[in-house]
Amino acid sequence: MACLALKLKLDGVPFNLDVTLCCGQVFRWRQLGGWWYGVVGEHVFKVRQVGNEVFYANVDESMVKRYFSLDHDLERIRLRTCRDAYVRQAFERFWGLRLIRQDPWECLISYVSAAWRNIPAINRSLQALAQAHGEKLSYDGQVFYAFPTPERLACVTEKSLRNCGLGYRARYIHEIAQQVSSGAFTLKRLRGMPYAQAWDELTVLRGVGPKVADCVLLFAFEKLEAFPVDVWVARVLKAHYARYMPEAVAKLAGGALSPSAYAKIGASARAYFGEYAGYAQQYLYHNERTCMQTRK
DNA sequence: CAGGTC
DNA sequence: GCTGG
Repeated sequence: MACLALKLKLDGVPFNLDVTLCCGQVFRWRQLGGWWYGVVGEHVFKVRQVGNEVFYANVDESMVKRYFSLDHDLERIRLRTCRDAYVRQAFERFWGLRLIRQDPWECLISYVSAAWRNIPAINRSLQALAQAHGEKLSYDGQVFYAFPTPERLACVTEKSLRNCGLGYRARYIHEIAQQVSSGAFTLKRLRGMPYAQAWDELTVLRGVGPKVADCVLLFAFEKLEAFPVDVWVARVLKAHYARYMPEAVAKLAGGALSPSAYAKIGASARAYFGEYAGYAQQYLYHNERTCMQTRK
């Protein structure tokens, strides 16, 4: 079915669609013929930006605004978060990057599958997973796949999950799907919880450690104080934040972080960057990945 | 060597 | 410990 594209005027609201979709927070978006195509829940839609206007089709405006968090006061976040020249420069470079409100289930499985792998490999196995077990959807003459539901993944064999390139993570994903589909674990419940409590709940799941929990809370549950620390963010902190949070950076000296060390780094980052620490994290993460590729 | 975890 | 880029 042909869908008419509608137009949303940003009217001064800062937004950069390309950076928002390319900064590594979300997977499975595809660029085709000048449009970005994405599947959110069971719904395919497309979107593109030309200057101060956002065009979209097969979706309503409120959904676009909600998904891309256009209601976040980015100017306020910038003022509140930019405590030093380094993070300020990252905000300037990628101004308009917004944290997306992802589907919690897909986000959870995405970041469980992301542990200790590079982004191309993550994209590949998430696509394979959707293609093998998700509902087939057609739009604009293209084929897309919804992300497989918990019920569906609970019925799939672990071996079938391994065939999607998930390696040993297949076991965690299978187990989590069973817990969620049976009702033993409820994702919706996390919505109303404060950050720390939701973090405690999530890390009960096998395959969900401190870092994965922070990603899910930041990208799907709008806990903007969550500060995921991965290898890239650890590099930024070591290189540029030793004088602002010395005790946290000292803990990054060795290899793997203990849960308590990870928690202290998060607490320091929240104390320093404030209630929107997650925004600082995403700007710094993307900045590090795009500008410092060759650094060890 | 990878958006860490058991 | 899997395993692809």
